[in-house]
Amino acid sequence: MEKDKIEETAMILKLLGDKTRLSMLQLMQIKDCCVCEFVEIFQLTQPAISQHVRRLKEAGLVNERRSGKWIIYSLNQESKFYLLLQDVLTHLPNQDEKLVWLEQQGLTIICE
Amino acid sequence: MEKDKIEETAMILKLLGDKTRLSMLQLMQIKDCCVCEFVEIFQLTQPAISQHVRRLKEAGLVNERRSGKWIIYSLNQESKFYLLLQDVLTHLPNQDEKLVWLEQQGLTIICE
DNA sequence: TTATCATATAAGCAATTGCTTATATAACCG
DNA sequence: CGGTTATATAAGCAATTGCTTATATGATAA
Repeated sequence: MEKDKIEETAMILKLLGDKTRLSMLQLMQIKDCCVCEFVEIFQLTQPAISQHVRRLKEAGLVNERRSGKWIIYSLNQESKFYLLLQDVLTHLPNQDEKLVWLEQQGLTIICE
Repeated sequence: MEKDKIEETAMILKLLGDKTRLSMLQLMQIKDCCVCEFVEIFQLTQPAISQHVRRLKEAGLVNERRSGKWIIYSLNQESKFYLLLQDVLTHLPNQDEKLVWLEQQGLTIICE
């Protein structure tokens, strides 16, 4: 039903309506990330980050896979909201410097 | 600063992350609307609707103009988030039937 | 096995949200 | 003028949000 589609879309937009989650999604366009990387980039506590990624995962926007003791998060290209997400992200300024900074700090390596 | 742009965008997306406001914006793409029309369409109380349009207005997404005792709301095409808004709205199902229904009920006329 | 590291989960809390009811404002109409 | 109509604003409230600290889980490494 169309009404449901609108409600679902509103739910997704509400999820995107948080600066941390929005940035996370944009970063995952460039590179799959783990929680510890997000912790460094956003300077938030680990539980705060975990709670954000959980919400993205529950909405089906991201996938998780385990790699040793790390859990790597990535955009779920099969999500029915993937196109919406991509469209929204084109309206954000580039954030590559965050990943460059992470690498310069030698923190990217934490998760490899 | 880029950080601000991301925060601003997140704020706008949070505003769009409500089914009522999201639908309102889509309807205003087709036709400028007044509060009493939204009240009929969404079956919400007048204060509830007024509070939603106020938030859209405060964010600069909509303009208001008075026409007699009615206040007509319309999309603000000068908003710096107008393009984002348009992009988002392309992902919604068509809602023209709501306006058709309004007309059939003779309720469009309330505000003319 | 035990210690450690990465992450998840739980509980608590202040701030925000989306509504409600009640009241105020402002334009129109007889 | 006084009454009605359209809308705004205020105050209150339950639900949700985004964090916090504390603790649990699960894989790795010694």
